[in-house]
Formats: sequence, C-alpha cells, structure tokens
Amino acid sequence: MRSGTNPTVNDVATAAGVSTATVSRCINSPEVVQPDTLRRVRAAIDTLGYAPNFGARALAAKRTNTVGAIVPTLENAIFARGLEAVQRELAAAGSTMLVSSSSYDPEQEAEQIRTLVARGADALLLIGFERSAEIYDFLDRRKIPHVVAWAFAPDQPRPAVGFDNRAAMRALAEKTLAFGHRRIGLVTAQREGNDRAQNRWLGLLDAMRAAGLGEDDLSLQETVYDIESGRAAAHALLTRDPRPTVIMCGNDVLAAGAMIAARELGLSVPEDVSITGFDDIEIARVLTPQLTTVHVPHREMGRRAARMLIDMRDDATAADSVELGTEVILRGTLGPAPVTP
Amino acid sequence: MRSGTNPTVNDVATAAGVSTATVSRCINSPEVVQPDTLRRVRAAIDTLGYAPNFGARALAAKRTNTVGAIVPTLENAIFARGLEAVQRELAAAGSTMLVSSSSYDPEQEAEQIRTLVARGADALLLIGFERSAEIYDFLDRRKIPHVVAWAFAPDQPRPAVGFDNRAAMRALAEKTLAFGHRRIGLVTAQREGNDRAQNRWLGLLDAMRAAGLGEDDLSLQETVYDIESGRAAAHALLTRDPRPTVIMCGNDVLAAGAMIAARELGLSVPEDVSITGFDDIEIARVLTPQLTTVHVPHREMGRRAARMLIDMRDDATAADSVELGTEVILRGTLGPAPVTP
DNA sequence: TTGTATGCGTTATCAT
DNA sequence: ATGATAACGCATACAA
Repeated sequence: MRSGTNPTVNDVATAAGVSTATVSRCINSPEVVQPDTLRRVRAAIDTLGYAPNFGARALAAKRTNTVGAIVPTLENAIFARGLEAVQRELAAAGSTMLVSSSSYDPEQEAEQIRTLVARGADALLLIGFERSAEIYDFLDRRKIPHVVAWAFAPDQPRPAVGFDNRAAMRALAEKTLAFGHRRIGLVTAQREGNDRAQNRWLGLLDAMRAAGLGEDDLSLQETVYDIESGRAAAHALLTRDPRPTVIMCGNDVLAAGAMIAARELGLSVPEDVSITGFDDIEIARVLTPQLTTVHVPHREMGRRAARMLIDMRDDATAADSVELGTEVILRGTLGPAPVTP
Repeated sequence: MRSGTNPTVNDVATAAGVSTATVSRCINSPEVVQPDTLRRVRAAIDTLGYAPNFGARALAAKRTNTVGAIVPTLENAIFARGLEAVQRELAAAGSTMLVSSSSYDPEQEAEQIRTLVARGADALLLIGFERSAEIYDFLDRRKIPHVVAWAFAPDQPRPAVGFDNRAAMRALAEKTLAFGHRRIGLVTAQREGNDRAQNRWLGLLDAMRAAGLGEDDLSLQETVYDIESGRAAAHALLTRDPRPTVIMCGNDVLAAGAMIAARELGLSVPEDVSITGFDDIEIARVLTPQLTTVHVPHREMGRRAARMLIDMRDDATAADSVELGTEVILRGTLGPAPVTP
C-alpha cells in the first residue's frame, strides 16, 4: 500500500492481476471486456479509490472532455439560466463546462478564447456572431468546434443556435406602434461589437419605417447592462422635450432601471409612459405593473447548444444551425400612448 | 514545417537552436534565461504559433492552474456576482475557474466535487459548511485545498470566508420586532443540509426569544429558491388565520415572490403586511416599494475566497478564515405592524 | 546559463 | 479478450 500518492492504472492492474491496458478498457469501453475480469478490475478500482489522472488522460487521448463557454456576463439571469442548461446537458454527456465572462469586452473575450483553448477545451460556446476575423481564424486553424448562441441569422455560415433578434424586436415594436406610440425612446447596450443589440435596434427601425416613421422619431441611449445604467439612460430620455411616450429597452434589466426612472420622475406606467423589455427573465414578473417583453427560450437554447457542441466535437462535420422562436408577451407596462402632446 | 499538427516544444527548440529545457524555461521562468536566447525563443514561438499542450503540462507539472467552484445555482444573482469576482481574481493569478451548479442537491454536489477533482482542479470553492463527512474525508485524503464561502462560523475548523448568517438575520429580526411585529411568517429554503438557511432561521428565533416570543409566534414555509415558489409559500402564509404581519424571506428572490403574493391578495405593503429579504441583490431596488434586506458583500467575498484558494494551493498551509460584515438595509417594505388583529 | 535524460499516467497499436 | 509497449508533450533534477 503506497500512501501519500494517488493510485495509478498500474496499481489497479497489479491488484486485479491484469494489464494496464485491460484496466483502461474497463474504464473506457467496458463492453469489450469479459464480465468476470470487469468485475475484478472494478473491485480493485473501488478498494484502491482509483481515479484516472486528468492530465495523463488528456495527453494520451488528445481530448479533455471539457467545453468552454464565454458569456458577456454572469450577473444576468439571461445567460445564467442558459448556462445552467448547457452544464446539465454536457454533464449528461460526460463533459464539463468551463465558463468565463468577458464583461462585454471584445478584447477580454479574445483573450479568454485563447485561454480556454490553451486549457484544452474541446469545443467552445460563444455568444453572438460579432468578433474579430483574427479570432475566427484562430478557431478555424486550430479546428476548434464552436457554436454561436443567442443569435441566429440565415446568412451566417457558422453553426448557431438562437433566434432572430431583429425580427423579434420588430414584432414587439409593431405591437407598440399599434398602441399609438409615435415618439419612441430606446435604451440599448452598446451596438458596436454586439450584433444582438444592433439587430434589436434595426428591428425597431424596421417597424417604425413600415409605420411611416423615421430615425428622427427615435431617441436613443446606449449604456451598459445593469439596472442603475438603465435607470440613468431612461432618466435622460424621459427628461427630453418632447418626452417619448414609450421607452423600449434592450433587455429586461434595463427595463427594470427604466421603471425606477419613471417612478423617480413621478410618471405612472403605462398611463404617462410605457416601457418594454426583452428576454422575459423573472424580473419581468416582479415589476409593478408587470413588464411587456419578448420571451426567449433560454433553457432550450442552452440545451440545444450543448448538444450541438458535443456532436461537433465527435463528428467534426459542421452541424446545422437552429432557429428558435420568440414570443411577444404583453403585460401591464405597455399601454396606449397618452394623448397629451 | 509540419502542418496539420500543433507545434511542440521540440519544434520550437529546433527553430531557435536551443534545447527543449530552455524553451520550457522561457515559458515558466523567463527571468533565469539570457535575454538574447529568450528573444530568439520567443520569436520562434511566435512564428510557429506554439502553445503548450495542456495535458502534457498538467501531467508533468502536477498542476492544472484550474480551480473548481460549485454553487447551488447559477440562476441567482447572489452567486453569479460572487463568481464573477472569483473568476476575475483567479484570472489575474493565471488560473481558470471551473464552475458547476448543484441545484441545491447534496448528492449532486458530492458528484460534482468528485468530477472537478478528477478534472484536475487544484483547489475547490464550496458554498456553506454543511456536507457529508465522506466528502470532507475525500477532500482531506486527496489533500485538495478548499475554502467555504458564503458562511462563517467561529467554531468551524475549515478555512472560510463569509459572514455570520445567524447574527445577520438576528439583526434584521430585531429591527422587525422594533416595528411592533409579533406574528411572523418565514419563507426559507430547505434548512436540512443548508447551514445558511438553518442559521438564518436560528437568528430569527434568537431575536424572537429575546423579545419574549416563542416558536408558536412563527409560521414557517420551506421552499426552493425561485420567485414562483416564494410566491406560493408566501401565499400560504398570508392566507392563514391569524395572518402574519410580516413575511421574512430567506433571500431577496423569495421576497420578490412574496411581493407578488401580497399583490395577488390585494394586500398593500407595508400597510397590510411587511416583507423582508436577504442579500441585497439588484432585484431589491426594483420592487415597489423597495425591499428591506440585509446587504452582503458578494464581490468582496468572491475576491477574498479566490485569493485564499490561490494562497492555499501555493502554500499548503491552511489560511485563516475571514469574517465579513453585513448591514441591515431599511427600505420601504418594512413598516409598523398593523394594529387590527 | 544551458543541455541531457528521465518520469509523469494514460491510451492505443499491435500482437497473441 | 487480453497483454506488451510505444507514444503523448512537457517539466525538472542533475550535469556541464
């Protein structure tokens, strides 16, 4: 009994009276070994408390069973919920998830992609399409399977699982316009380098143009994704003259901030001003009144992305992109535009 | 030029006209190599696009520069915010964070601990003290450095960074009692296997006893941590006769659910019923009125935990536990107890 | 300061 | 079905 150091295949092999190769087989393809020896080996593994060494395994098998996920932020139920689904699905397939968050910073994202690849990630989950050609080149040269989630666009060659941000926002904007709103405020994340934000903005413009409005009818504030910033941005919009009759927000978190801004200014929602969000996370239902938003199937997206990642890693043949549907959820924060100028 | 396969130390060594050992040194302790050769080697690394193989490195160095973190859930700003801090701090020290979530399930947590250890995690971040002796034995035998976060108790031997859940809840309860509340409802997570929930409950009892109340004055509902469950649990408490004059919740998410329940029942907060939370996450400020809660320094906790993990991994000498302070935040949801029976 | 040589623990190839 | 053995790519003790 060697103590102090962990048991190895060798120890197990000796204990079970077989070769190391057989031990390895018992672990990786038990179906090819005789039931009898399998039992003996497993017993040895148990009594010795053997567990394969990760590094050695990765070195020999050229695979880590690890997939990396890089999200813009963890502090947001949107990605957290999706990631939880990713992790669950990966675990079921024997893989582990490595996450990191880029703080919505392309530079950091690039660095983290490199780090995760260096850490031996077999595949990568990325959010949104927009990133530098260098990074995509890097992934392609290294042949790292990767899927883009939270975004979908028919013309994008890379495997993706997501939804059409532009169409979804357009649908919401059409409802909004149908309520008679003509002076529109938009609180959005920084659009540069963020195709989701960009497309939501474009979707809004689509609807506005179809209704005979132009960019002049839109006041816009770019900000980072947190409640306080949403509040500040909405405050700025709501103190303009003329005041927008509706504040559409790039996500529910910003919308929650906008609700606070309205409260501060003594404006009632939706009588004085309407507010809309995007994502339909839990916060949408705790606001008073509840938030009109776009429902996005985050869990489903996470699951599908994980499956795709696993398939791509095993098959190497590029998977087909998946487009998921979204749904406009009408709740109390969206009402008719006030008639007063 | 060998194509199709990644360059190795050997390739770099040949290209730079040095030995593999020197290449290794250039990467791991550049200060011991001559500036001139260092430059040559770095040039070779660049042109070849060399990156160390993770598995080989882990195998040879017996270290992965990876630390695992297991949290009860990712779908909750509480842990998400802390984890983001952990990740940031680890990254600064050249380590990567492996996360997984246990869904508040001890069995899953145990399995994930084993998985992360098998994945070569150098150290582990755990939430709360309470887990089976087997798991602690496992960690001790394997000599896996680990720190417990989100909890602190003077009598606990294991390194921890957190706060005194019991004292914090007691402080909040004292404020509540000072508002005249005598019939108290508690919505808590399942206490068994969750020392945080357990201690918050005990803290409440401490305050109640000090005020001359007993367990009879407390109605209690155990539930899982999400808004809908919080709503249901609070609904159950609020339809009891006599109705509690305050619903204290194990965290802000449950409190958000309680707010919905109150709204459903046509009860105004805090005129008809007061509500309190715990954690002070963003949701606390978007509720109307804003939520009275206990502020917990999540980011600070994450940072400290990460530092501790790194120190323990490098030093092996057990670090000292850190107790962080909390603060009762009085906001609109806590008011005087209604006088009507 | 640099090079040589060996070990790290597995998996996979090729026999048997 | 099982065994022997050669990679796998790097770090490091030891030599020079």
